[in-house]
Formats: sequence, structure tokens, C-alpha cells
Amino acid sequence: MLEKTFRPADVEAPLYSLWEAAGAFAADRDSSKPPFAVMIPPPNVTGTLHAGHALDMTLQDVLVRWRRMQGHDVLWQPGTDHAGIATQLVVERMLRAEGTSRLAIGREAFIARVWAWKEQSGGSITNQLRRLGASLDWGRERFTMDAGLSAAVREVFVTLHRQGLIYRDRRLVNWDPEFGSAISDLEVESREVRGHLWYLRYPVADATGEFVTVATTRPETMLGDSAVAVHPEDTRHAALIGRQVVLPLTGRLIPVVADTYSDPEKGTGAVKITPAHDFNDFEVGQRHGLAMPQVLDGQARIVLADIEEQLRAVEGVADPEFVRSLAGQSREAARIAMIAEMERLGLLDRVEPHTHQVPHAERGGAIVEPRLTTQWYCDAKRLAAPAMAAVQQNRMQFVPRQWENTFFAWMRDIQPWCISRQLWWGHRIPAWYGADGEVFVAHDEAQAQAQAAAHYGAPAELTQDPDVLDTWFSSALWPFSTLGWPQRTPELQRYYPTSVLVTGFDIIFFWVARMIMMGLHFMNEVPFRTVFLHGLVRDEQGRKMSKSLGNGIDPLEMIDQYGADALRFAVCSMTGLGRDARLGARRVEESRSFVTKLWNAARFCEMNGVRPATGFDPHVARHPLSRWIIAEAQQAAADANAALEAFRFDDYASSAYRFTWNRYCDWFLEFAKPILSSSVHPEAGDVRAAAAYALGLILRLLNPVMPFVTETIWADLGYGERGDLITTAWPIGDDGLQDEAVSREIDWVVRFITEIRTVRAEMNVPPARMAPVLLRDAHAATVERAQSWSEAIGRMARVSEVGVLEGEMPRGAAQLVLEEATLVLPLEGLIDLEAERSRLQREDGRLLAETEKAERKLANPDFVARARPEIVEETRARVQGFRNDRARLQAALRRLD
RNA sequence: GGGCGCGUAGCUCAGCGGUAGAGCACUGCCUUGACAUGGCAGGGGUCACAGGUUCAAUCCCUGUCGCGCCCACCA
Repeated sequence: MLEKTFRPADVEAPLYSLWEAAGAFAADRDSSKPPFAVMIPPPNVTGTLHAGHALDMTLQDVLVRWRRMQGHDVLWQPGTDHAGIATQLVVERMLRAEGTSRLAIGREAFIARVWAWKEQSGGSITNQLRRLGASLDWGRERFTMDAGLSAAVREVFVTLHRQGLIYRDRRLVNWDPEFGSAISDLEVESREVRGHLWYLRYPVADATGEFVTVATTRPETMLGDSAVAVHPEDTRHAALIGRQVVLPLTGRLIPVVADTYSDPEKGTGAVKITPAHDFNDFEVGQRHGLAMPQVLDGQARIVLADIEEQLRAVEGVADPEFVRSLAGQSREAARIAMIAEMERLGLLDRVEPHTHQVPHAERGGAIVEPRLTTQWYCDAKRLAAPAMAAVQQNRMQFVPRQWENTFFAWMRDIQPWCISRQLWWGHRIPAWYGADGEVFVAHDEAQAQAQAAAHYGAPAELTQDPDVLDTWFSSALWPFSTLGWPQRTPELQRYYPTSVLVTGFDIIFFWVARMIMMGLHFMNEVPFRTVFLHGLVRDEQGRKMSKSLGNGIDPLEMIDQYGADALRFAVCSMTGLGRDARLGARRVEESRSFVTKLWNAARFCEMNGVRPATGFDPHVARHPLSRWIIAEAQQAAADANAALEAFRFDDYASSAYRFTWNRYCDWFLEFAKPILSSSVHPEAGDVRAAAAYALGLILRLLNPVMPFVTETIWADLGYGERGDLITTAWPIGDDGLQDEAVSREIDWVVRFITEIRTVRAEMNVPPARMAPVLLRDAHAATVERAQSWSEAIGRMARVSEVGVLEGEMPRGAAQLVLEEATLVLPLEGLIDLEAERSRLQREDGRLLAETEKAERKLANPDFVARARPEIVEETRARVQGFRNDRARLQAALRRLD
């Protein structure tokens, strides 16, 4: 027996264990079923489940459970990501709390510490995925830093290096001075900052009293200036080109160069060039062969090594002592001091407020500093071409399609990918250096030693590159590295390319694009056939969920409070194509109501002897109710399936919801009540079997999204063993079960009941007051139909009897028109004649407006001539219908007099 | 500056050439033996605005306004 209320907490964990123990989640590579593979976007190993995961994982689980029921051999690959920076930061914070630091304990101890932290906290995220109900094949769980995946990373690095697709380069990178590491372009976000524009005067050498004024938002970089650039066609500055200016403070002489980079519209038209600290200036510097002195170190503090020797005093312009006093100061402090000094020297022309975009590190928020360093790069441009071709040729597709444009736009213009990070936690770069700087890239140190020995002709002392790889480097290999690559495993053979990738659009560049590039390069095939991109989870006000706003909902709290099924259903029903999902506790609560509704419907069925009938053939159901609900169920199954095929999770949820609540519960069970509660009704067996059939279909339909409650009901009502709904066949819509005559009949009865309810409610007839309904002008078949449904009509519309009006119109009766018949409800004393008159007139008015609208159309010769014939015909029929109804309404009005 | 998306009922959204829909919220009635996490009924929308295409536009096209996001850009 089902309990009075469904208690998710009681069933979720045991049921999950049961599934897992039974091997229901395990892929079976030897089966003859068609494979269906999905790779989990690996969450951070030390992370916790947030709303975004709840969305992403629920959608994947729905797809995977649906395909499993359809008879696919499903592999949903679990695993976690080592998340370089994020994890390192967490552990560093822990060390700080203990009064020590990464540097104090050293690299080896630090890494050991991170591993320990991973062992300790690494299970939480996966356990939280279990709580959500995610049917991952845990036996195959992987970690981006496990031995196998690390080997894959080294293999890829070595191969790409050999192919010239990975190389070292000295150029400007985006540098995060707080982490002391390079970061990729993608990890930089520009934020609008209200700052200042300082206009600085640079004295022209050999021309006392002449200045060229430059505008800058970053005066502290002027120490590293190596030129002033003006536009070659800018007449204002033409005379200066080729001459020298004295760089204030330092006394260095720097040239004025002509370069089209300079924009006459901006600032003064003359721009200071600091090649080592600005991407544009770097290019100008290269074009003009300028020096590239660095004046900021890895922590963005002033460093003078590159310019120390050039410092010289110039009266009223430069003072080496002042410049030396800046050494070691932060860029912010130096800025203040330098502006003050410039002002003192009378070289600060003016200051303007200025709002501009400043690059910040996405993680951590530090202001990013362009910095000249040697880093490892991946030639993304060459890898991008095959990836774009694959999408163009439809070898894989994005859903929704519009994301392909975003993908192409980025790929066309892709920049070299900086893959080295000055961190400790991650895949150490497999490169070793000889004392002379010679580079040996190899799978391991022994191999590198061998290379070195061959190179030098003798064994040599080597040092490994201290850097690690960008976390996304290993993520990019995920679809094949998890399947055992570089070994040619049976799994790789069977599941690659995978079927679908489900992820957020925010990591198209970070992850999706790179998987496509790596997959094509190393596997010669796309990593997935379809990539479904969903939106972000937002709060109920549409704001991005964030820790700082504190507006995030905690999925685990939602599960505790409402159950995993409710959370999953809420998420699913909010996922339309290409839209963000707004998730609040209210939505989850609403979904919990649906879980409860289903539970109660099942309980009602159970109480009334509804049990799955073995060998029941829906094609031979006799009773109209049976035939009707079977047909409706088929339709719902077909709709739900089509929705899932199209990744319309919202439509899937709503078609299952509407069928369950608005068809099965509201009408079918209500109609069926007397039959179901009877032990002697001749059709009881037939209707019970149909009820059981439809309920079973509901359970199967909803299982992918609400696995716990459906599985529980499934077992308790005897559809199967506990835990086997997950592997039961998905319902397939069968058109052969549609029955138009029956659906017209039920539809008519539904309208009959609804109309009467409406009139009674409008006339404020007390529900307890039963009243007869008398048919007027009805066909014999209609009368017969009404009488055959009189029991249901009586109960559901509070009707005492269904009869035929003979003789006089009773006094004080309400009337309503249903097709050819007029229904008369004698309610003397209960209805206000005037109210009834105005009700009928209002209805008549509404019909009149509709009629006129349609008639105007038909009066238009162009409409009749050009519209599709069936539309014209339909319009004519509508007019006829309106006219008939109005005639009956007007007759009813006359009878009131 | 370039691009993408979105403006439909109080809220969240669906619909996308021919009768404007759902859920929630709201109002009224109902402790009817599955369910008050419920039932029944109801009110509520110049489908952002302006042009155009069409026999017909919420839906297609153009423009305007508003909102969001992505890319580029520290003069």
C-alpha cells in the first residue's frame, strides 16, 4: 500500500543504491543495443553542487534515462576536474589560516597537501550528484589528473609539440599579478571603470619650451615608454616625426614615430608607446624596432632593472633619485607618486575624468597586466580549421542552431592559446631544459634524458619546466581520454564519437570548441554529434546567481525540502530552447504539488483495485472511457517523445503534466469513479485495466524526470519489481489507438458538464442544490448520449436528472446552447431573470462580434480567391455555427419573456 | 565599435501567418470518502512602438525605443 503521503527522503537513497547495485547505470559495451554516450562536463573535484549543476545534470539524466528506456546501451561517463587555479586557491587559503603558505612548505609538500584535500572533499560533489538521482556509470569514474588521463595529456602535448602545434614564444600575455600567473584571453573580462585621463607633457629635445602632450590612463607605465607615436597624416604633429623627446622623470630620450595606430581623434593625437605593457604598443614597438623595457614585475610592482642604466638627471624634467624611490612600489602607489612629481615639474597638462574598460581577471578580479614573458602556446588557428569544417558539413550540430554563429565568429579569429600557468596544481609541462636552455619535450624524464644524452653526446643535468598546463587543456581531451585513449580500447571504439554533449553556452570557447579541435586532431572524428547548449540558471528576478549576491538557491536544500523529483521537474519544465532558466524555491514547490498529485492519483487507483492487467491489449478496450484515455495517453506519449527528440524539455514536462493532471485526474478518474468503486459493474474490469494501462504509461513517461516517485509507485502497484522501471520500455505512441468517435463523445460530455458548471457558478446556485437538465431540440442520438452519461453528469455537474423538455418552458430557468441542443436548467427562485437575460445577451453579443469579423473576411473577394480553400471553408463553417448558436440563444431570450 | 538574443495577462513564460494560451498570483464558491500540496468557476492582454509585405501579421521584413549577453577596445 502506498503511504498517505510521499516522503522523498525515505525512498531516494535506498532506491538509488538499489539501481546502482543492480547495475542499471552501467554501460554494457558487449550488448547488441545501439550505443548512446554522454560525457559529463566534469565538475570541480573539490566543488559542491550548485543550481547550474542541477540544471545541467538533470537535463543529461533525463536524456540518458529516456534513451535507456528506449533500448540504448547508455554510457553516461562520470568524472571530475582538477580545476587548477580554483583548487590551488582553496588549499592556499587553508594554509594561510594555518599561518603558513605554499612557498613556505614548498612544491612537493604543497601538492601532497592538495591531493589530501582532494581525497577528503572529492567525494562530496559526486555524492551530491547521486542525491540528484543522476544515473552515471560510476564504475567508470575518471579524474583529469588520474594516471590514465595524465598520460593522455602528455601524449597530446608531445605529439602537438612534435607537429609544431605547441611551441614556446616570448610575447605579451595577460598576467594576473595576484596569482602571479599567465591566464588566457578567455579568462579576462573587461569591466567599466571610472578613472582619469592624464595629459602629460614630454619636452621636445633640443627645443626649449616645446612639448608634445600625450594622454594616458596609465601614467605609471611611462617609465617603460620607448616612443611617442603620431599619425603620419596628422599635420599637427608632422614636424615632430623623427625628432626625440625627453621622457620625463627618467630623462631617457625616445623618438617620435609615425604610425597609423595613433588615432588623431583620441586624446591629443600623440600617444605614448609602452611596448612591454600594452598589446597595441607591443605591435607598434615591433614595427619600429623599439626597445621593450619592463617596468612592472610579476606582482605589478615597479622594477627598474631594464632602465636603471639609462636614467639621467635633466633639470626640471627628470630626477633619477625620484625614479629609484619608486622601485618596489605597487602600480597604484607609483601612479600617485608619479602624478604628483609630474605636477610639481609643471609637466602635468591637465586631468580629465574618463570612463573606460579595464581588463580584470574573471576569477579573483585582479586588474590584468599585459606582461612580456615566455610561455607555451598552442596553435589554435591550425586546429580550428577542421573544427569549423566539421560543423559546416553538419558532421555535428549545435542546438539551438544560432550558437553555430558564435562558434564560427570566434574560431575564424582565434588567437594562439596560452597553455602554461605559473601554478603548482595541475599537469606539469613535460618539457625539460638543459643547462644551455635546450628544450627536451618527452613523455617522462627518462625519455628526456635519453634525448639530452643524444643531443649533447653525454648524460646531462636537466630541469623540468616548473609550469603546469591550463586546466582546460586536459578538459579538451575528456571525450576520448576518459575512454582509455591513447590505448585503442573497445570503449573508444564503441562510444566515440559520443552522442550528445549537454552544457551551458558560457563555455563554448573554453571547452566545447577545444574538445572539437582536439577530438578531430587526435581521433579524426568529432567528439559528439550534437551539442545541446542550455541557458544559465538565474534567480526569480532574472539575476545571475552568485555567491556575492547570495541569491543562489541550494539544490541540496531544495532536495531536502521538496524532494529530488520536484527539483528535477522544475528545472526541466523551465528549460526552453535558448533561454535562461529562472529558478526559485517557488517553482520547486509547485513541482512538488505535481509529484503529490501523481502520488494521490496512484493511491486512488490502488484503493480502487486498479492493477496492471497481464496481457491487457489496449486495442480491444471496450468502454468509451477506456478507449478515450488510452488514445489520450498515446497522444501524450507521442508528444513527449517528439519534445525530447527536439531537446524541448519544457514541452516534454508540460505534455506529461497536462495529460496526468488535466486529462487523467480531472476527467478520466472523475468519470470512472463509480465504475472503479463497483465490484459488480459489467465494465469494471475493462475500465480498471485501461486505468492501469494509462497510469503505467504516465509512470514510464515521467520516469526520466521524476525517477523516484514513479519507481516507487511502479513497484507498489505491482507493475514490476522495485527498481526495474528504469529499464522498462519507453512508451511509443500508437496512432492505431486513436478513436475519433469516442473522442468526440467524451469531448461533448466534458463541454456539457463545463457549461452547466459555469452557469451554476455565475448564477450562484448553491452546490448542494441539485437541479435537473432538460434537453430541447436535441437529436435522438444526443438525448441518448446525455442519458448514457447521466450518472457522471449528475455527479460532476450537480444534476439530479437528465430529461427532455416536454411542453411549457419552466419558469425561472437558465438556458445554454450546446451544438444543436439547448439545455434548460429549471432553477426557479434561484436565478435572477434579469441576470440570466443579460448573461444570454452578453453571450449573444460575443457571438455577434465573432460572426461579423468572419463575415467581413468572407465579403472580401480577395480572401475568397486567394486564401487556402480549407481556410475559406473553415471560416464559412464558423459563421454557420455562430448563426445557429445565435438563433438558439435568441430563442432562449424570447422564452424568458 | 561588431554581433546575438529578448520585449505576449500582475509575475514567469509558451505560441510564431487565419478563433491569443499555460502555470503561479488574484476573485468567488466548495471540509463532495485520492489529493485543501485539493476541486469548480471567474476577471485580466491596442501580443513594446512605427512603417512595409500579404487576401490576412503577435507571428515575415525594415526602422525606432527598452532590456540582457558575447566579442573587441586601459590615449
